[in-house]
Amino acid sequence: MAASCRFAFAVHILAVLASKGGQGVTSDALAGSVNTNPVVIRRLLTALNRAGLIDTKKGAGSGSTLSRAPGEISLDEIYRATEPAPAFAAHPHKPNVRCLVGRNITAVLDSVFASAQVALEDELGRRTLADVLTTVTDDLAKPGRKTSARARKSA
Amino acid sequence: MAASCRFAFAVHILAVLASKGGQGVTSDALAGSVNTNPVVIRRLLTALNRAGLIDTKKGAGSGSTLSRAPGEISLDEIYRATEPAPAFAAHPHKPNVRCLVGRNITAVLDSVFASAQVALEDELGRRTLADVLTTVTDDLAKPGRKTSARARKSA
DNA sequence: GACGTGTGTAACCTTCACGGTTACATATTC
DNA sequence: GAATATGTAACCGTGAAGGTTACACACGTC
Repeated sequence: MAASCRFAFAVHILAVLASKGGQGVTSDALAGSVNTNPVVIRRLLTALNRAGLIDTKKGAGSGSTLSRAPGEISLDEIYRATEPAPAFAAHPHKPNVRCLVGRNITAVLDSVFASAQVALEDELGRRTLADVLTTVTDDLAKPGRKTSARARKSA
Repeated sequence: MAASCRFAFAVHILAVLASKGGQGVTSDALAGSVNTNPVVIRRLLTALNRAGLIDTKKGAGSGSTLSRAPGEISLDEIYRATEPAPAFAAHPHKPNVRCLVGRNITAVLDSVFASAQVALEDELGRRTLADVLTTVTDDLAKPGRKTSARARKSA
């Protein structure tokens, strides 16, 4: 099964917003951290905004902020906001209905896929953005860094 | 996240083999049930054979058979045999290492993805091919069918 | 051993989704 | 009004995947 990186980008974006407190961050700045094009970021920001996870303002000196505390944003919410399509794919065409298996396999697979999807999202729901941020900022405690001051500024 | 239908095809194929008992089924016949090209089936059969799930013979009047009882084949085995790539995708390029979040997000995401993948496969592992076959063959008990005899032949 | 049957696999095509990019209208702040 | 920043349409290039053709090889039968 292939995969998009929308979810990874979204978690990254939200982690940056969380690390900034209530300070607005522009799509340009976020694109700099994710290392991609600002439009890619804006597309994701729109989805996250529709899902009620962030607030976005237009105009000079504005940007996006989290609409809730990081501890109130679970990863399955981010997943659903950014990955509308299910993780599994059924048959591209209809199977042969003249075959017993072909006639009924689709319903069985739908059931299997649905439960697997639930399991996946449940596991994601066990972590919040605050957990992600904690792990990320643990870097500050790590020894042997040589760019911490600069990194803290450019982050 | 996009998805391939390799897993769906594989479950379908194995369900057909299971429904045939030990009788060999050719890739042509399987292609007829799945409604695709025999080569697509053969590619999957090769993967399933390598995973030790089926036995395949060449030559006239041969075909593939299950190498184990349907109750001994769990869906997560089929998943791993047919979907070598993980279900999640990380960043396509490296994030900006001068950003605190960018420097550490990859490791965090790897951890999240790994646990989600485990949850997904665990859920799949709760069902076997025998469960799938049972649900499929329940069709025979359903009322209002008009093609059961023919279907049983052509299956 | 020759022949028919069926697998294994390479090669190629088409389609499609996705990230990336450009361009521009719109909204907000100063 | 100027500068800044979002929202979105439009397009491109790339890569993955299913589908298809073609053919070499293996097996069983005669």
